[in-house]
Amino acid sequence: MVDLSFLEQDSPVAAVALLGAVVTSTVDGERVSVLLNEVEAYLGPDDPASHAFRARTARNEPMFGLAGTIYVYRSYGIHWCINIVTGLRNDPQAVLLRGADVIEGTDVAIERRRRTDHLADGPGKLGQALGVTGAVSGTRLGAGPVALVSCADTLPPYEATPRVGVGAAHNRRWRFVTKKGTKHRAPNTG
DNA sequence: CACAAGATTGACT
DNA sequence: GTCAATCTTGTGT
Repeated sequence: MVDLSFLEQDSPVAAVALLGAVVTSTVDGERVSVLLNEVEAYLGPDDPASHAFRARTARNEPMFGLAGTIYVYRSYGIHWCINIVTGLRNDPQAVLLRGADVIEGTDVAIERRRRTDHLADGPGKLGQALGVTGAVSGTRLGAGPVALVSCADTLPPYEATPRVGVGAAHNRRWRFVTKKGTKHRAPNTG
């Protein structure tokens, strides 16, 4: 477990700091660790794409909590996507964990994913590989099944793609990808 | 209560 | 490239 105080910064800043960090989940006694290489920052009222854009509801309540709180939501009724809450209390911000490399418990991840590749190369895949469900939402890093084990000593070279698709549904979005063999496809416009 | 939309993925053509 | 799967949330009546 590392000092979580850096998460009290605004989400775009915290998001960058999370690149290269290691997240571990312990579910059903099985431990899986991943190294983050793709994250995305969301704000509150300023960010139309954010779940906290309109109202404070039961679902987005964790986003209003302390930095280091975990916010999990159901995507398309199928996937569980993991966020790490940043910023101060009552200032809804979060960093969506979009992609990672499995570095521990690969066999477990393969079993959960039922695939031998693309284990955590996307938000839904990441959640599935870690065995995270909605039950984890609202818990804090280190207090529940999910912990932040380490951060990168030195920030890896990364690429920032602000405001992808301005005018579309995703107005302001900060997406940060570690530069290591860019194998990621753009969501929409390629 | 009814209904539309969604921070996605995987399979098929 | 196109499209279905699947269900929760949010909003309107």
